[in-house]
Amino acid sequence: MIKYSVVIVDDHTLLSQAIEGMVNSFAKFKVLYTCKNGQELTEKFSASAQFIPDIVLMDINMPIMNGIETTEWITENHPSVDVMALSVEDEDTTVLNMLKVGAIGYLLKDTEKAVLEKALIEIAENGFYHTKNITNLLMQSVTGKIKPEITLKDRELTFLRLACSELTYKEIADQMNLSPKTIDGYRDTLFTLLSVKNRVGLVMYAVKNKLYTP
Amino acid sequence: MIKYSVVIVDDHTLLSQAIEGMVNSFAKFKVLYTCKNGQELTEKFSASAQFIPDIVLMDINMPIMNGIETTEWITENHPSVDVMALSVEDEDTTVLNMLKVGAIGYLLKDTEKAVLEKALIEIAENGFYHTKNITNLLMQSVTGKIKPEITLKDRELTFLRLACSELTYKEIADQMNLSPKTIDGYRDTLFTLLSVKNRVGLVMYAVKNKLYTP
DNA sequence: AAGTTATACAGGAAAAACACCCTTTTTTAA
DNA sequence: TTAAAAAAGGGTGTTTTTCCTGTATAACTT
Repeated sequence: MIKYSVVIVDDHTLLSQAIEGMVNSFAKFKVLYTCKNGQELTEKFSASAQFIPDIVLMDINMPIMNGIETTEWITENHPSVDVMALSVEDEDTTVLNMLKVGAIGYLLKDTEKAVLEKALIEIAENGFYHTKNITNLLMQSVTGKIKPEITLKDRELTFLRLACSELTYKEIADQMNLSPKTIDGYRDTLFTLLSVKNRVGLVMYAVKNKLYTP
Repeated sequence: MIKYSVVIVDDHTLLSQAIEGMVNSFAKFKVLYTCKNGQELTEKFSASAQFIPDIVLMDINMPIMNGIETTEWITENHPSVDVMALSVEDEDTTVLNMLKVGAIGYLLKDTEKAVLEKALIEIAENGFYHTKNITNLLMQSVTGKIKPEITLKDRELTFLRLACSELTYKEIADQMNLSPKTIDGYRDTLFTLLSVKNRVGLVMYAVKNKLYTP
């Protein structure tokens, strides 16, 4: 019997190891490896085709490269891989964002072991899984009140995150290997784009939209 | 061989089931049962002496009766039981509070499986009267993260919150009916007090410590 | 009563942040 | 391939922040 391969991405080692044990106990699944963040995953994927699994169990809140970015990368570069979101928080916008970038399912971390297995099986065999909560969420999103999403480009995002530190713009420029003047430009475009007036505004935007995790 | 009994208290079923599997795989330990919150645990403890384990692995953030309250209850009513805190968040005050109410150790959820086993063994074998070794040992994984709790005075707090807005210091001064120079002073004392270098540092401190809710 | 401490406030210099307008290079798309 | 758009970099001047070193005053302390 061929087992479906699963990769777990989660920065909490204990949790990911525990889930690993659990998944390995399922008859139809085996864990290929685990990663601590999205960046580790992309490196693995790029290294060799044998590191590409059938299913990815993805935590949303991670340092370096979070679940949403990583899922986006996977659906773009490896559309055959199914991503299932796994998170402690059941915040509406997070769930939706995750589904929007291509996750095919969403499991809260307070689900039963049996439910996890069922979900994995459905994903492997039917191609998607969702809990009832999500259908409700999707209904709500159809009725409309989702805030217009502002998409930042890569560079702007890294800049925004560095702006949440105590670095000066000059130091940020050094970190990003760019001229301070370019950073000046990023700042100005973000000011108008996010309609904020100064650096504190940038920081608060990043925090509110979970683009930077304190 | 007599196994030490362990009870897991965590509202995330998946996590607690996963940890259960992990603990059961350790030679010297077995899981007695798991609980979803502190109230469930106190009911179990009160029902029968056979429900009282050697060690409790306790999550901190739970509904109904959280980890701190529950730990306090255990150390008061069943001092022979060792409580080990287990949490995703490594927030300074939380760690301290947990140890303050009698937790014997503190493990972050991003620790290795092997570390968990080692911690359990030490707790079980060094006994409940020699807690310092363990605490020190476990604290090392958290060292540097424990700061003496900083209490801000009223004015400083309101200033700090206003500093999280897009107001300039002059505008903040107006809001608080104080001279801009006084605000200057507040800022400087907070800089040294919180050991940050600039306004972004203030904002991040406020966010991290939930003094300002975005 | 004299000394200590905390608070509100000042002047001024230097650094950083902000604003605005402009050029060159690189990408993208028709 | 060429026109348009986007990204990177630049100049200059203003405002804000940051970092000093001080002073006046009230409120405790002993």
